[in-house]
Parts: sequence; structure tokens; C-alpha cells
Amino acid sequence: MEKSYQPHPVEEEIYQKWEKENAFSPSQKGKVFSIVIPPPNVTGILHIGHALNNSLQDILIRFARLQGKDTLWVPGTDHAGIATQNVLERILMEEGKTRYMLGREAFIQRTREWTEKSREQIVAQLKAMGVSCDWGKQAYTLDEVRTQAVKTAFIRLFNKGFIYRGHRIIHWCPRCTTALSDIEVEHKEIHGKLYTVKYLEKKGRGFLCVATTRPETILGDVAVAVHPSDERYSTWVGRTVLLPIPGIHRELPIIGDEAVDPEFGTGALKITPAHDPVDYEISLRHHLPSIEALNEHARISSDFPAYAGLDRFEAREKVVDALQQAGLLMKVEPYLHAVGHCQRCGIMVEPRLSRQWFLSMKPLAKKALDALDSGKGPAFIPPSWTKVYRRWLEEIRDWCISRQLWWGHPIPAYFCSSCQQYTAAESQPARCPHCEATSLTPDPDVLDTWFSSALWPLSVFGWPKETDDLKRYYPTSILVTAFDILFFWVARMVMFGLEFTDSVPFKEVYIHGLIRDIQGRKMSKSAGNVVDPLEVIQEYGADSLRFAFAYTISEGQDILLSEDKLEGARRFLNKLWNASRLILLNLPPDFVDGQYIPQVEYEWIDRWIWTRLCQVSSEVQQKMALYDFQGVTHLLYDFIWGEFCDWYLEAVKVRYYSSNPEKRRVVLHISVKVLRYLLQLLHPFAPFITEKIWTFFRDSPSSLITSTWKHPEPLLDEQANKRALALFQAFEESVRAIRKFKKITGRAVEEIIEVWQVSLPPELLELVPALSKTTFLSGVSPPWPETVHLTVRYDPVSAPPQFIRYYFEKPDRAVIEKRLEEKRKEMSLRDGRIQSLRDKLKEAEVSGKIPEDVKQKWRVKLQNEETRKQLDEEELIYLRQFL
RNA sequence: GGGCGAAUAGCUCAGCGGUGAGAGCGCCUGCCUUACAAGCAGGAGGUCCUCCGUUCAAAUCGGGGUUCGCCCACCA
Repeated sequence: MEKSYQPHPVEEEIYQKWEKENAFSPSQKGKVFSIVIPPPNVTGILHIGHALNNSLQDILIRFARLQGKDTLWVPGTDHAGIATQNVLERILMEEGKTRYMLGREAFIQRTREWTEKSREQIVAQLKAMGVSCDWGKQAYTLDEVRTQAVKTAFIRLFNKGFIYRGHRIIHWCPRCTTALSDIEVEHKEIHGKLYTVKYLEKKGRGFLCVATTRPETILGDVAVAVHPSDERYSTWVGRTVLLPIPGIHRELPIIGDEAVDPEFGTGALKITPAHDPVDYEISLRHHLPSIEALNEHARISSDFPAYAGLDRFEAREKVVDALQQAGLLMKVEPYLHAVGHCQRCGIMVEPRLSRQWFLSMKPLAKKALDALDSGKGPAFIPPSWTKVYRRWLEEIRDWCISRQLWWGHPIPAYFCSSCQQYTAAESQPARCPHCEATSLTPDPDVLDTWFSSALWPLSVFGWPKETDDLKRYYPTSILVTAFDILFFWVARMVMFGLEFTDSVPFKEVYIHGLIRDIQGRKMSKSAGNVVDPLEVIQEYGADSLRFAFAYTISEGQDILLSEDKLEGARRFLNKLWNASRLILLNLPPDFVDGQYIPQVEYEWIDRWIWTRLCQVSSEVQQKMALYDFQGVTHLLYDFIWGEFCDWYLEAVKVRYYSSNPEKRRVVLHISVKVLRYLLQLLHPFAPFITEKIWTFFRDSPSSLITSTWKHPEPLLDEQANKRALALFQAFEESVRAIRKFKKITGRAVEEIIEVWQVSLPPELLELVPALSKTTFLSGVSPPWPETVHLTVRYDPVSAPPQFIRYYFEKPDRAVIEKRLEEKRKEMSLRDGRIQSLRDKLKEAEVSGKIPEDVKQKWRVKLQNEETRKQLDEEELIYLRQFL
């Protein structure tokens, strides 16, 4: 064993060992615990958020596996429609090409090749993190099985009338040249301008003022609307104004519509049905035409020669100039408003009138809401997300599922040019089922990538086929994801699950936060603060990364990842490594592991560590059931470092070197036994190092990963266990007090000093001197003419309280003074506590509202403090004598 | 415009009604003690944001405020 833990060779070796042993495959026995991975996008390398997400899933899977459950974690990747197409277009651009130059088929082929490589890379990264997915069951949203699921789902929804064609205003990305769904649009605050423009009355009788943030869309105006009950404009409704753009003659009727807010701007609204959703609604009510001013690239259409080809911002300037010259621009004010941006490419989206495929969401959402109300779930962790989820479902709008892209699932619908009807089918029908014509053509669009994602928990198990996996592992146990895809993914999976199988695809949803840098900023490529998990693993090891995640995560909070945390995790794991080394290096060659040690062989400190192990184990169980990863890792960290290493191993070390082989055998057996349990408890968080240490045991029947964890049994004599806990407290306090005394008196820690003591429990006669580096003197009274003493709590919960007193030879005057000062401070604090306890108890008698157990605790505490006070006063008298 | 979350030691965070409010890092002091200097031992450091309320009892529960962060939203 290396003196310090070296992660890299170990991680490689251990992962190969697991794969060779098929350790990730389900056992097919016992209670089922299944997870489907949130499939990473094939767009490239994984970021630190993926590392967190997958570490958490792996922790859950490994924990369940150790509990003997039949665990299955299905891995896979997502083809990521727009994102991937954008990446490929960028690559092509570097080569001086466009996708149109390649053509659709060649572009898809090129993309497919690129994603194959990317997928391999992703799998390699996941493996580096130590995840225990069943790699044989890998799925891809664009592979054959998943394609079958997508087609089936589409056809069923189409035939049910849930999928339909709609002509309406959608969000359009002029860069990606595709429609987007509502949630693919991110609203950002923009400092824009509000322009007030004069619209002259047709017959020259006055004018109306209209406020707009987008003067370029005036080109598409078809009317001006006011609120019907707005008195300012009561005489205007029914009259006509002229389009204020010089050179274009268009008459605009003035209409009254409730949708206009009289409070905003001038109270008059220009109506541009082709470029604004509200205007479009109004135009339908008033049977107004729509005029498209901007084309698919957000450039002015060729219908307006003076502006044709200008992009929307250039056009805005030119229109404003023209208005100004014509004297029609009343005023320009700065204006802060939220504007939609494309989630994928970041540019401003355009509201655009277009014909798209939509999915009716109300009926699907209703099922999800009913499931929530009837307790079918899913249950969110933390539960506060339930409200967010519910609200979104309640306010859901139809989902625009068509994309004008090449990369994705082609929409399995065929248009008949003779009867103008669509037919959904797995492949192109020879004849139109409606009119028997042979003039069917496939729909040119592809599906929103989230459509296939929504089917993921079904499709990975082979749905629509009734596979064995589907029957056994679906619905899954838990979904682990970040909150940013709650609507995109989680809600839609629930709706599709209910629609197609009548079940919620996962019982629980664990929602974790995002990873931020040390300054609390979101990690992004543009901010340059992206952390590559592989670099972290390179520097600290995968176990450190995983442990740091679990140690730092807080339910529902974002995580600030810092070098500190990683370094802390590394040190801890190294500590574990060295504790293991101490034990393993002391095992005699003929040591037989797993031997039974009868209770009588346990010394009190063995009993103490075992009792503590039992307590810690059940606490780990409890906390894991609540997904309290932080609680579990803190508990294990504190126990392993603070109790097992600092006290137990330090105390039993002497027995390791004992000349009595029987004594050695017993203590090593107990140490190994405790260590084995600790490795199991820690394994989900730090799989590599724990597995590696496990291999050093003499007769490990199986790998740690597939071992079965059983709750450690407390030793039988409950009284003795309690006494061991009390003895430990006395032990620890004694050693600490003596060390501190040494420090105060200016002695070196390792210098052996003499101590005389009374009332020390016999069990401590060896260990206190050993760890505090002292020699205990015997005799009926202190051997020095002048002494000082220390008082240590023995058993604080017992009544009457017990204390241990240690006597030392009188130190220098300066030391006495220092001690005296310290004692006085201590005593005044104690007096305060005594007083407050007395007051509390007195009040308690009067009010009679305080539970008996609380009062009892206070009484014991008070008794302790008072006894202690007496001892302090004695010591004070002693100390004063020496001045 | 709605909704949510956070404020505790210099930094990052635990604790979420009843012992003297904790940890890691950083800082100070002393140690290379044959498992570990990625370590050991000792120490300093806190009006638990603010006000009001509930309670016998509040860092912890409720309300108002302040500051920061996030999500949702078609007011041009």
C-alpha cells in the first residue's frame, strides 16, 4: 500500500474489475430499485453539473445495491435537436460551408457520424466518474427502438385528435430558422426605447398617437385599436387613419377592443397581426388581414422595396428616420422591458405567424394533476417543487412540437395534396386513407427534441413492446435532475407516462441545485468559469469529487464548488486510506479474517467503538431514507476521523504492538470488522478507494460493490454498552484536560509528566496515561508538598454526578495566575448558567407547562453545575495558596 | 406584475423550538510521535440581518422591513 492514496491507477483498475465482474447488471433478485439517467446531450463534453447529477444517482444505486436490492440504472444520451444542429452548423461554417450546401441527407449523415464520436466520449466520462450504469442497456433518443416509441406516441396522439395543425403566432428564432416552444424562450430585461408615433386621420382631421417599441413593424400594421370605453377616443372608433410610413399608402381602421390597456402609452395600440400575439388575437376578432413585414430571417420582406432585406434593427433605424423627417415622431423615451431570446443561440426571438404542429396539453396535464391529487405522485424532494410543478400544469398551453430543422425525428405525418388532409403513419402510405389519392408527401419538419425525451422512461425499456424490463423496472424508483428541466422534461414525462401507461414513470423526483463558482456565478462558457469534471478528477480523483458533492449539497440549494471542498475530501479519503493501512499492515500473516470474537474478549473501548458504529449505521440509514447526503457524509466524516481514527485507533495502537499475540488478534479482528462496515457505508460516496481497500482483506468473498450490507448488531449487555459510552467521555475529557494543562504549563506534548489521581475508573488506568503521555503515581495522597488539580466530568447524566480529579506538581507562579484567571472566567460563566437554570426551574414550577422530561434534564444539569462549582471553589482556594 | 429561496465565525456552509451555537478552510502556538505533515496537539474568533409577535422557552415558529439570488409572465 502506498503511503498516500493515489487515485488514478486505482480508479482505472477498479472500474475494469467491476466491468469484468458484471457488477452493474441487475441481480434479478429482491426488491426493485431502478433509475433512468437524464440523458446528456450529445453536443459535447459533460460539465460539472452532469458530474453532480450522475454522482447522486450512483450514490443511490450503490446504496440500494448494498441493501441487496435488484438495481438497474439505464444509461443513454439525447440527440438534442437544435443544440446539435447548431454545433454542426458551426463546424461547417469553419469549413466555409452551410448545411444547404451539403443537402439534408448529407448533413444528417455528417451529424450522425459526429454524434457517434461524441457519445463514446460521454460514456468514457461517465465511467471516469465511477457510475455503475448497466452499459449493456444503453439507449439513444434517436436509435431504432426509441424511434419506434416516438412514432407510436405521435400516431396515437394524432389519431386521438391531440396533435393538430395550427395557424398562429409562435416564437420564431431567425438564427435557427425554426419555431420554438414557449419554454424554449428566455426573457431578458432589455433597455429599449418607446416611440410615440402620429397616425394622421385620413381626411386630415387631426391625428392619433400610438406608442410602440418596434417601429419597424409599422410596415405590417392593419389597424389601430383603443379600449371601447376609453372616453378620449370615443369619437375615433370607426374612423380611419393612415399608415405613417412615407411612400406607403395604407388605410387603417380604428377599432375598439377590450384587450387594449388604456393606461399604457397613449391608450392606442397599433395592430400588427403577423408580428404580435395580442394583435393577432384582435385581428381574428375583427376579421382583419395580416401583413408580413419580416421574413424568416427577421429581415424586411420584399413587399417593401424601400426597406427590403434590411434586418429588423437596421429597419427600425430607417423607419424612425423616415418618421422623424415626416414629422410624425412625437417622442422617444428610454424603456426597460423583457424580451424573449432563443434558449439555444441567444438571439432575440420573433413572434411569427406560422402554421405548426401542436399538441393539446390540457387533457394530458389534467391526468398529471389528478395523479398529484390522488397521491400517485410523483413526490418531489424537496417538496416545495410540487407547487411550482402544479402551477405550471394548471397554466399549461399547447405545445408547439414541430421544428424547421433537419436533425431530429421526422414528423411521421403525410400530407395529401388532393384532399389537403394529414395522415399519421409509421411509414409513407401508398394511398391517402381519406381520398385514396396517391399524392402523399412526408411532412418536412422534425419533432421538438423534448418529445422523444418525454418518452424516455418508457422507451429505454422498449415501449411500446411489453418487454420484461418494462414489466419489471417500470415505473422507476426515482428521477434525479436539476430544476431547470422541470417543465421541459419532468412534467412531460409524467404526462406521457400517464397517457400511455396510466402510471407516473417515477415514484419520486429528487431535484438538486445548479453548481456555481466560488463567487456564486452560474457556470457558463461565456463567463469562462466552466469546470471540467475530468480535470477535477485528474487533480483530486473521482472519489474526492463525489464525496465533496455529497458533503456540500444542501437540499434545494445551489452548490458553490471550491478547491477547498475538494481538498478537504481528498484529505479525508487519504485519512481513511491510512487508517486502513495501519490496520492492514499489522495483520499477522496467519490472520484469518471474519473470525468470531466472543463478547468477553472486548475491552471497554472496543465495546465503545462498536456501540458507536451501531448508532452511526442506523443514523446513516435514516438520513439516506431522507436523501440527506450532506448529513450522511458529515456523520461518516466526523465518525471516521474524529472518533475511529483520533480516539479508537490511537487507543488500540498499543495493543497492535503488544507482545501478547492473543490480545493482538482480538483487537485486529474488531478493527477489521469495524473498518469493513465503514467501507460499506462510505462506498456509495467514494466507490473506488473503498473497493480498493476491500481487496486487501484476506478472504473477501465478493467485491464490495456487490456485497450485502447488514445492520451491525449491538453487543448484548446494554448496561455495559452504556458504561462504555460514559467511560469514553471521561477518557476523552481527561486526555484533553491533561494535554491542555501541559500546554499551559509550557510542557511539550510528548513530555511525560507525573500525575496523581483518585476516583479514576479502573478501565482508564492504562489508556489515559497512554494518550496523555503521563505517568500515574500511586499513594494515599499527592506525593508533592504543593499540588494543583484538574477536575473532569465522568458521567454527566448520572445522578449524583461523578467527577475525576487529577493532581499535578505545583507549576510556576505565572502558570498559576493564568490558570486562576481561566478558572475565574469559567466560574463566572458557570454561575450565569446556574442562575438561569434555577430561574427556569422556578418558573417551571409556577407555570406548570413544561414537560417533566425537560425539567428533569434541567435538574440533572443544575446538580452537575453545582457540584462542579464546589470543586472549582476548592481548586480556587488551592491555587490562591500558591500566590 | 406574480411566485420561490437565502441572510449564523474572515470565507463556504451545518444546526431549524428546550444542554455552554458547530464543521471545513483560513489565522495563531507547539510538534516530521514508526498509519497519515494530505498529519498530530492546543488556541483565538459569533448583538445567529433588523423590528414586532407567538411561546414557560426562539438562531430555530409567524408577520413586517432590508439586502442578495432565482423562477414564471404576450402590456404594446
